[in-house]
Amino acid sequence: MAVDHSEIGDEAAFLAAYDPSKYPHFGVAADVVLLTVRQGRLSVLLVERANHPFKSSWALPGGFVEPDEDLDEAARRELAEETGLAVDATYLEQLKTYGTPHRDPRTRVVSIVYLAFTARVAEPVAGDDARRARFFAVDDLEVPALGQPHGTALAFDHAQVIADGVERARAKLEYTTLATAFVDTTFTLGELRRVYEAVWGMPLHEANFRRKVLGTPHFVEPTGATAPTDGRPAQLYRAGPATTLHPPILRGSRELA
Amino acid sequence: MAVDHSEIGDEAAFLAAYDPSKYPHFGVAADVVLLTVRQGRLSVLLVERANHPFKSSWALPGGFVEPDEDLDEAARRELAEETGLAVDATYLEQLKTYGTPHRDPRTRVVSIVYLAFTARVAEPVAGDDARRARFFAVDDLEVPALGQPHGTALAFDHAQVIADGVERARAKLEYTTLATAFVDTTFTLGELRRVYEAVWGMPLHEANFRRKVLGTPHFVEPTGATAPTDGRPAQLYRAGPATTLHPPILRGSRELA
DNA sequence: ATAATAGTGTCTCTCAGACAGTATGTG
DNA sequence: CACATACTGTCTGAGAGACACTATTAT
Repeated sequence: MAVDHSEIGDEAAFLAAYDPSKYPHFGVAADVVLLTVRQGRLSVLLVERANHPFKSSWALPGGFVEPDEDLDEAARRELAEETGLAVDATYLEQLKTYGTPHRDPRTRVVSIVYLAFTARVAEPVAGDDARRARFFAVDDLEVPALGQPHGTALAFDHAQVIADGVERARAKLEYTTLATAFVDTTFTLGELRRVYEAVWGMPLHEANFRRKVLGTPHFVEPTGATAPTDGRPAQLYRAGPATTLHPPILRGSRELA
Repeated sequence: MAVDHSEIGDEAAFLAAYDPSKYPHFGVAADVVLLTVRQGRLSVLLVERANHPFKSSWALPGGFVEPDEDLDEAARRELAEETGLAVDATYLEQLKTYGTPHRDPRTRVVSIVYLAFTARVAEPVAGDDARRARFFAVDDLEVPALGQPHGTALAFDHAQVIADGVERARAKLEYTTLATAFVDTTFTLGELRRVYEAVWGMPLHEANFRRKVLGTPHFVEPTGATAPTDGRPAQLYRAGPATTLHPPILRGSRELA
């Protein structure tokens, strides 16, 4: 590195004299959109807020990042604290950051939102800031207010955040193998297909789906075992090492016509 | 909304008494990865930092967000202040947020990075915190240090940020019409094809590219005018209203074999 | 003329969509 | 048996890759 050494000394002096209060500082939160498929419906995990602001409203699990904590660590910690669910065996990626002024009535808050997929069917347990915690089918949330107990009007801008997360999930299933994150470690092709159908909200042609999945190298690997169904027993598979799909599986084009 | 009115009163009282200093507050910055194609090479706009930290290193344009400023506004403002380039006629989207502890030696800083595409060939003008501002071909940056004056070792984690932005741009060209953001308001199919070739770093089959672009409804619209080239003059097109490509244009699959 | 780029036509192969039919479990 | 789901085979049409060819400018 061709950096002048006198400037390194300058920098050390600069840092020693640095006063952080010269620049504005904001609250920084990490929130999680945890998606799963239950009873054939794409669902999101929400908590009922026990405290102000938006007390008694449903909201995404999340909270302030600690001073020496990485952003994704904060997301995992808040999820565990408020809902008892661990994100370890689960896919987690950054979704988007929301920081419009006044989106939080307390103070300026910038929220880094993570998107997670899980197969877990264990019931969440409310903890910490949460009065209750449970899954909602995303279809039941798109409509702003449904008149459920305490309303399902969501806190902050979380309705938009969930919509963004769902759209990201739908797109991701097209060109990645992440559908396997929604099912158990072993699964049948029928189960995998029902994940696509729940996330995309449309039926898929069964024979073509099978041909596409099995024709993609290392998407799934047979285990040799079978699982009972309501009809003929099905082969069990596990997720393979492939992560991307080339070419992608395309849902019916929702082009502008 | 079925919210109890007594709780609204509670919330007002809560907010009046709220003390922001109870929670940790971080510095929040907005940075910009501005990509363009010059001389057939995908290039990124960098500034040489005039001040500590990382004084004299090259870095992405950006800086701290103001207390009442939206995040994307801050990105546009910092870009204009440091390089004189306006992002108005340019595509801008959020790329990712980087907030690992100690990525900034001053204090905890969370940086929301935006990705921008532009056709402009106007030379940037250094201003504000920047000693110089110019474009670098991204290929020249992948190698950590090149031994240029003051080195091209990039400030902060910006080498990784640029790599993420380039990968996002490459993916976006596959399934969106955003290649048109890299060319002028009117352009030839040869110019558009050279954008793909520069971003993807591979030659494209000319006849098939033409068939694909013209066969996608509303990707481009003919203007009727022509432009001179080194050979036969070419039809001029403008960008159409389509935003997504179904099916996508796929670059050669870079599968795991 | 040659060089250079724009633009057209067409063959082939892959693959998605559709559908028919077979296999194997349960009540 | 009917019923449900898993699984196989095959036809067809759309579209990508490859290549040959023509068109129109500059020098």
